[in-house]
Amino acid sequence: MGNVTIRILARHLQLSAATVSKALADSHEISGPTKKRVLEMAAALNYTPNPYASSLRRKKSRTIAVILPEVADSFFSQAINGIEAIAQDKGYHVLVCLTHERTLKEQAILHEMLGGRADGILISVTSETTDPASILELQEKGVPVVFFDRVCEGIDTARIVTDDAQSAYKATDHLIRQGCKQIAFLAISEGLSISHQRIEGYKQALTAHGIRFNGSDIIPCTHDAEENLRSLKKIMRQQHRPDGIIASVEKLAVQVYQACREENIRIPEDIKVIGFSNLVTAAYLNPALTTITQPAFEMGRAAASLLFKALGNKSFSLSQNIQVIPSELQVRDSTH
Amino acid sequence: MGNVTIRILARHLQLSAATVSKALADSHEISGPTKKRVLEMAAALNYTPNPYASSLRRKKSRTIAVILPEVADSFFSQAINGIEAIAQDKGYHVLVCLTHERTLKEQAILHEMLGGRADGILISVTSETTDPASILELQEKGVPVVFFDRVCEGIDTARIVTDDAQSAYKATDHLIRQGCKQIAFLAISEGLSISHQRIEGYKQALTAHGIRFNGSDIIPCTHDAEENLRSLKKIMRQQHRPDGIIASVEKLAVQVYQACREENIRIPEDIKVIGFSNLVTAAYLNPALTTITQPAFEMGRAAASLLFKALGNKSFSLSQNIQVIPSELQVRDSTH
DNA sequence: TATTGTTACGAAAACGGTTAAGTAAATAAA
DNA sequence: TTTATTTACTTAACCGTTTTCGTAACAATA
Repeated sequence: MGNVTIRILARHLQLSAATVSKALADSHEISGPTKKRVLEMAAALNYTPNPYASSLRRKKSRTIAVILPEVADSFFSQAINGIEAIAQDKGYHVLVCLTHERTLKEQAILHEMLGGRADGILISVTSETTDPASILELQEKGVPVVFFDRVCEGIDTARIVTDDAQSAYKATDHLIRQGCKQIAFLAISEGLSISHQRIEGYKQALTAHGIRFNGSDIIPCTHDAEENLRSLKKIMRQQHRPDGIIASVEKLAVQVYQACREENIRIPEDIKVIGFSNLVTAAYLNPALTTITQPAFEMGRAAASLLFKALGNKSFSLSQNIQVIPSELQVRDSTH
Repeated sequence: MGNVTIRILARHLQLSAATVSKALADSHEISGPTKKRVLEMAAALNYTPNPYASSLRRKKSRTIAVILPEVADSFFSQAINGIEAIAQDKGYHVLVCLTHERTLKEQAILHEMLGGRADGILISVTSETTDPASILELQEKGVPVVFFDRVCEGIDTARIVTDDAQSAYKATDHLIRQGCKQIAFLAISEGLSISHQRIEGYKQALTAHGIRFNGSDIIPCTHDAEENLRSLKKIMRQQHRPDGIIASVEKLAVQVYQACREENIRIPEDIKVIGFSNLVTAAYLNPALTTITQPAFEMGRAAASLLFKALGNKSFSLSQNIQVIPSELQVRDSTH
């Protein structure tokens, strides 16, 4: 297993380790012929640098961490793809850390990052997150942090978000124009900025159409599918069942379909449904689901790009850098 | 930024760095009271160990790498969730490396891994991969490698797969029993073991029912959705259009729906469709898609578990360790 | 000729945590 | 009492790469 190190390479070449290191880094201090010799020998001995030795010495890891609640969701999957594409292009690695929607886990991960494991952080916070302390701490250490999608208030750094309020407005407006009188809004954690924004947009659209906002139309949902299904079915059986539903996250839309099927409620005749979703199958659902489609891949790319700007240029400030990438309303059969 | 290192901690405690290191590792060489003092001071100074220094010295990174073609796919997303769950439990980090289905990229990533970036590798190879050399090289260096789903022949190591041949057999058998006479099989890269297995199962089912296998019923597909759509539509317009279709990977199923819609072909009346898929929305598609559902999360978990067994026990051999987790045929409307 | 610059390389000290080997002091065994 | 053992530490040498500071050798300039 005797790994070939830079010193062994150097010995083979009758050079010093320093020279080899510089040659591999294409330093101007090293002559052309020597560089060539080094490269050739490195290839011949199949030399692979130890990334940890390098990270230790240079105090950079060429790694970014992506911290997010879950990955079994079209939005985050697509976002990871966007992030990884950029990172790979820059020669960086991507550490994926899942919080499973638990703020404690999130804090533990963030604390670990203080050790310098990653040069920068992309984060979409859990729905429980309210305390910005761990993130602030990282910032103070000089680790750039970029939020994407789910941001945490109280921290002044870059954010890549979509136009949550307007999207919810558009969704609500669309339902009203399609004749809905009572629109339920399926919400997740109200502490979350995106949740708050979306609810705001929903309220504004109601107001704009002269419909009085009814607090009980905001349906708080959880991460437990069974539980959500139960409450949805209960709502479907109600006397005054809503005639429109906005699912503020993807999986809630699927749960609505399930609840409607089990309660024999027809979409869109009995109830119109619109979902925030990136499902590639939205158009082929029964009925085809009207969606607010988020630019997941682009958001991932944008977040990573911004992070790399900060990494490449220490004087580049992420502060106040808010990028809003608009979502798109795609009208389909579920709101006809 | 003056990071707090173990030596600074030691100075504050009037101890040596070695003592502190051992105390933090809960070594028996250190007395109870001293351990307590160390822990307290570490917390007070907010000490976070530098993972790279540790990795360099100990020659282990507490990191595993997951190398896969793409992540925007239900199967891989769910698998990552399974893998991450186990890794987190073991105190390991997960590096996600995407090959974008390019074997060259895959080789570059694998070569990098020789440097010791990860203690173990989970890999699902690209559809182009045929050369096992890079993987063998890693094995020779003592890096345990576990295949999941897409394996590469010529390497003797653990594999977590699903019962591809039987699943394809079941799918084909099901279509035949539903009355299909001409069943097209949408295949990706025939070099891939799963592809090969699935085709074998398909052929066997045909034979079992006394149907002659027709080579032109194997439709080679690519990673280019547009291109696939074009060939699918062409097939749909054919004189002797197939009356059954097996989509051997998830996204092909969606493309079939699209092609059928655009060519006004009814599922299941004109053509019955079955797909290898983990779509949570399969049951809500129009029509509900009959699927071979792969145990993605479980496969991820199993692969990671096996890898950690190898990491925890140097004498544990991954060789010959093949675990087959069965897929499930879920009959829905698309094959009625 | 003396001085300054340039080129191409080497020696050695980092980076921060771990660990083998060593050592005083206290305790146990002979 | 002497010797062996245990306890609780410390010293110093790693791990492999990078980087600062030298320094010969040679060229260019004054």
